Amino acid sequence: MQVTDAELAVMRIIWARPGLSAADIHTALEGDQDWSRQTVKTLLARLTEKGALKAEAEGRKFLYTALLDQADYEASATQRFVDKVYRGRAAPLVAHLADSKGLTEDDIAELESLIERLKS
Amino acid sequence: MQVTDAELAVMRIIWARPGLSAADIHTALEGDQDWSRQTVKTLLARLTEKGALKAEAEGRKFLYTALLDQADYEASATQRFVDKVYRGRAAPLVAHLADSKGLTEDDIAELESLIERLKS
DNA sequence: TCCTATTGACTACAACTGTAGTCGAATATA
DNA sequence: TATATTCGACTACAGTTGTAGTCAATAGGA
Repeated sequence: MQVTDAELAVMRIIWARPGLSAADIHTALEGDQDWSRQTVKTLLARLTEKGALKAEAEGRKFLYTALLDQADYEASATQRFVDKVYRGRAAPLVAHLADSKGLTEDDIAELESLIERLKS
Repeated sequence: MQVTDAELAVMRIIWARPGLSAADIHTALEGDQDWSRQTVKTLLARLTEKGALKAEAEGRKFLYTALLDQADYEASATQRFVDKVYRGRAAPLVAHLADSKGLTEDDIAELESLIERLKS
């Protein structure tokens, strides 16, 4: 499933804390994304319509929960990205990450153990 | 610099072989992207306008060369992607790649030596 | 009970994208 | 030379995306 950048920001809030109302989500996004309430509502409607979210009525409002699994989404988004930019080759991607200093000490340690696992 | 998906397909042709004409690029894209000649021309015009390409007249046509550096583009696109999907954390990205079997033996070996370099 | 704030539903709208079509000029071909 | 082809310039147009506004119903407070 495809999710736009703005929609993704909303999904991340809901992945982190399922069952929030539109108002809660609007509040949770503040600072990061200073959208009007209406903008958040539009994004929620679009996500619900495309089946990424489920809206359950609670009194006069809705509580939102993800139907799209976070790990599944990340995996497929990553695959699409790697295919698009690197023709499917993952190594140059990691090389770029390394160059850009986007990796912390912890990341490097984590990668190292990941590599160990992969070798077996 | 931002480049759309369709534009990126064109850039990749030009990165691989600088100095092609619009017709050459159209031909090079065949099979992969079956666009009309006009579509390719539009993409070239948009890329030229945004400064990703340079068009040099040769007779009645133009030969296109990249101004946007491939490595620079890949690095920034990757950074944007990681920020957007993983909040800047690279390790989970690589974990996903690993799970999806997107990594070949060679990739893993390459990553290993990359990690070695990073540790120093 | 009357006003106010909040909610969801519906509508808006410009910029960006994908995907071309048209047209006049130049060139190649018959 | 008459015609078909090709080129670049300009135009088109629907779908997507970001970003909201309006409106009617409702709930909560004075």
